[in-house]
Amino acid sequence: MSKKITITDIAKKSGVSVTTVSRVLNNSPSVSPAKRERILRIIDEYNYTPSIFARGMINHKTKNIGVMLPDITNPYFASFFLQVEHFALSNMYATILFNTMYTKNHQKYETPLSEADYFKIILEKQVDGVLILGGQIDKEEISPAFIEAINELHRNVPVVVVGSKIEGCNCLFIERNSKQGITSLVHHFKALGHSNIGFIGGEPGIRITTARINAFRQCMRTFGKEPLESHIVMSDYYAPDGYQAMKQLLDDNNNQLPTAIIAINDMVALGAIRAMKDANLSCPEDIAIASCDQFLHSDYFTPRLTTVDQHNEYLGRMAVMQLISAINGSIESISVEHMPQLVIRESCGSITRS
Amino acid sequence: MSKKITITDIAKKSGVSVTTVSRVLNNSPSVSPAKRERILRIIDEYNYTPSIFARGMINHKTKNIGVMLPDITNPYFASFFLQVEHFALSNMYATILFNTMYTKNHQKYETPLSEADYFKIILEKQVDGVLILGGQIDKEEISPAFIEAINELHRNVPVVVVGSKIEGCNCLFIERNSKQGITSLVHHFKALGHSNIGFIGGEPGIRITTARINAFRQCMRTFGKEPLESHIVMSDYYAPDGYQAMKQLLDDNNNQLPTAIIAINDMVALGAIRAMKDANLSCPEDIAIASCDQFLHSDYFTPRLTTVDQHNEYLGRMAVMQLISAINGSIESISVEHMPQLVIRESCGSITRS
DNA sequence: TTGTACGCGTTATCAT
DNA sequence: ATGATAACGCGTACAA
Repeated sequence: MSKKITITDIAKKSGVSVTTVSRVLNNSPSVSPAKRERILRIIDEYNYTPSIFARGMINHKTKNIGVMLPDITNPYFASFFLQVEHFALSNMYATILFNTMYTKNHQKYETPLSEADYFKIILEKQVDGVLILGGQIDKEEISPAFIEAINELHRNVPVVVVGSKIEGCNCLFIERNSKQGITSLVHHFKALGHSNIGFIGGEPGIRITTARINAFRQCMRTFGKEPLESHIVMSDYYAPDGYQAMKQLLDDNNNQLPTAIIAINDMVALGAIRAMKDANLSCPEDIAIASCDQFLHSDYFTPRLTTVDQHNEYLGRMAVMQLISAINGSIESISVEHMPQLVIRESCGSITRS
Repeated sequence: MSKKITITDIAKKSGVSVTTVSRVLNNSPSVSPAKRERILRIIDEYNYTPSIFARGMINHKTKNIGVMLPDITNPYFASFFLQVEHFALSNMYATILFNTMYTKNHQKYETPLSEADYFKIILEKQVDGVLILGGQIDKEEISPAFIEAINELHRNVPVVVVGSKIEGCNCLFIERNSKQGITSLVHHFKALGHSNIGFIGGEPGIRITTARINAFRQCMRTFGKEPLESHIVMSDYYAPDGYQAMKQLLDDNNNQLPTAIIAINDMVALGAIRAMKDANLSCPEDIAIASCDQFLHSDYFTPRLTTVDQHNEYLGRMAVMQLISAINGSIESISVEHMPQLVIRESCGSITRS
């Protein structure tokens, strides 16, 4: 709107060359304190900010990063993103967010774009790096075309993927600990005397779902117990999915219900508890429930939810850190050590309700 | 990483001038079909995309917009943002998100930056327009310095604020209908026989809170009923706030509790219901509750929540539309007509639970 | 229809 | 410590 003021203007007003102004802009030491002082004053006075365009022509950097995730409406992604944005900004990077809405939750507005299309758009935005969480990359069967597309992206700009390493994909990966949370939940239930434990939620064919269910099975075996197949019901990650999964579990197991159930996240647990109530079952008396991924205000549910805090925010910071160091040319990969934390409340039955 | 290919390269490979390539890039009609065809092929073959930097030097556009809101973790903002991002992208604009975290919810990571600081950062990012939702701008008492800061921003780039017009602020405003939802809720409660209605949640000193409470009072008067002051408890917008507000309301009104309560949003309602249960009161039998802003999976609460869908997503689209037309030089302001929709479920008591 | 040449605002190189 | 100037990749006025 108002005519842009340029470095040349500042140089003129300060009675120095553009080079000198550029030097103070970039904190070069070789400027006399007096001049620097004066120039800074003028810069401030005229409210001058350098053009990112002209800068970009030289160094090819936007100081923007791109974040690609399915749906910011999902609290899991939101808490992750919040930290990403914040930490990135404290490193002078702004964050462009792309919701690929890979999930079917918001069909109304589902994007006609494939994730590979997004890669192209992101590339055109000339971001300095890309962070990917969820979506296609989380599938067990990934098309070679997709791998190629993401590799192509990575050829142009550093790409960090949150999830476990994929064969043939050259990006950087931030590993999530998918077993720990499950394990502590199983142990907790065992300690409470449960041996008949089920698992609900999570989309089939998604790596993190499979990883968790495998962890669940494996941990159960540790106790010499093989979980019943009908006590494991996958569906998806939202409340309606939890409801439906629980309903199915109830329907399919008339005479051998589990006494405790692990839900893949808080929303699924919410739906599951609702399904129990609709079936005139009460939680935790009839079936205890615990969730292995905290978000939402599950402390205010009825019953209050026992859950595991996986510290997703922390993950976000690590991912950005990894990305920024990649942008700066470092290739050493950061490993994320986070210890999921059990949050014991009512739904597991270990605290008696008043 | 890989050496960037430029328009000059494309021109050489196609055996034409850069001008001609530029013409096909910008869909200029004056290029012979044959040449255009050939050039396009080469562009595609080499996977060429024009440099936004060089382009920006000419037209001063990034095709990025900035969105500033307190906290994307809040479902109210998330659903709004989702639509913004999506609609913006379908108009070729990418969205940079800034969480100013004005609320105290995430103290752990609270930003040391003021919103005015953010204005500066946003400006440096050279976005084509800015969307502001929540934060300082929603306060009743806004410091002149803040108004000046936002005006200064608007002097440089179009700024659209979601909220009602502020004296002295030159930005564009998208008005929210704050009465409609409340009104239909009061009417609904009246129809169910309630005359003793309370209101909880919302931060004092925030315009939307005041607007809603005023609407509440006014509507009650329509029925010849002045609500008790002790039946109106403000706090904030999250579940813990609903809990605390309800607790206070219960404590302060030992012998004259309301029979129905309107919560400012679903999270507050969740907290409130929890507080009732902790006080051995049941909802809706003892006190009916309804929320005037739907989000979350309130359909899965116990009891299922009666609420109002304010169509926030729609608001997001309108805001972007307004912003884009402002970017394109139009000044006519778009008015948003949206009819909040009552979603009747269990917590209001009009549906008997099984 | 096509091409030449300049300018956009900044940083880097090389002088001084 | 400071300054002159080339270069970055693109759009566009102007010329042909």
